Amino acid sequence: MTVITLIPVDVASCAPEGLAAPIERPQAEQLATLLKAIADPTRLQLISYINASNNSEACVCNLTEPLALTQPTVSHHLKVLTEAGLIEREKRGTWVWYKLNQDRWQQLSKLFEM
Amino acid sequence: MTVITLIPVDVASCAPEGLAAPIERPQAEQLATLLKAIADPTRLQLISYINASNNSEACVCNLTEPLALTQPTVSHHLKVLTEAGLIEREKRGTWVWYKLNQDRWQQLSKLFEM
DNA sequence: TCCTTACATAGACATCTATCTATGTTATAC
DNA sequence: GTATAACATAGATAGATGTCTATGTAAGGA
Repeated sequence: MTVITLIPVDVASCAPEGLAAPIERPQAEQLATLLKAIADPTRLQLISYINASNNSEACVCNLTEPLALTQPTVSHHLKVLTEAGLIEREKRGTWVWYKLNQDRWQQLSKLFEM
Repeated sequence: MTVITLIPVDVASCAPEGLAAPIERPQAEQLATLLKAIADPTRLQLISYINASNNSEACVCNLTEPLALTQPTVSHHLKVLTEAGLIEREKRGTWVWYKLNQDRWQQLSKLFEM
């Protein structure tokens, strides 16, 4: 069964000093949850397709065809990314639009500066 | 069974323009393999402990105790990180020393600048 | 109200993965 | 050569994960 962590992850508190100093298990687990969200080929493609879309946003129906996946599968991946705070969800009528959370990504990039 | 990818992953060729433009499946899979290597709490802790060690390098025997893991488990994780090119291995006598691959991490950080 | 469209959720299943114990390999010391 | 210490590899197992089908929900149109 697919289990999804519902606890929001705060990038800054995950590893405030990056990985330069020893991090404890709870911190490491929070950070791993965040990184696991992007450590999947399908989700990386989803992110790239969202970025390449008009206005840098896309709805589910625009993402199923290019990835050759079913709608529930795409919804699942978008949920994982949303719960990690990496993308944002906005409902407009029957459509749901997803776009990148720029701040979040910038925080992430800082983690790798060592 | 644990299967480990032996094909070295080239960060630059994974997503030369980051995730701004659509990436194809093979590229996404290579990049995911690399990210999966760091998307694990134990490996994040290992990296932080290596960084915090004298001369920013550590041998296996120095890492098992603080993480409360067996030696084979630590060896396994270090192998995953080594094959991803994120850490480097150097044998000196009976000891094996591991240290960060700085260039690799810098390349990684660029991937998240969008 | 009823139908359709867009999306989410639930549950099943095959595959992957993190850990362990047991064993192999290599280098040093006696 | 033998013993010991450090590390790697092999195989097993429990738990996590990606995908699917089936179904639920919510919004808009006739």
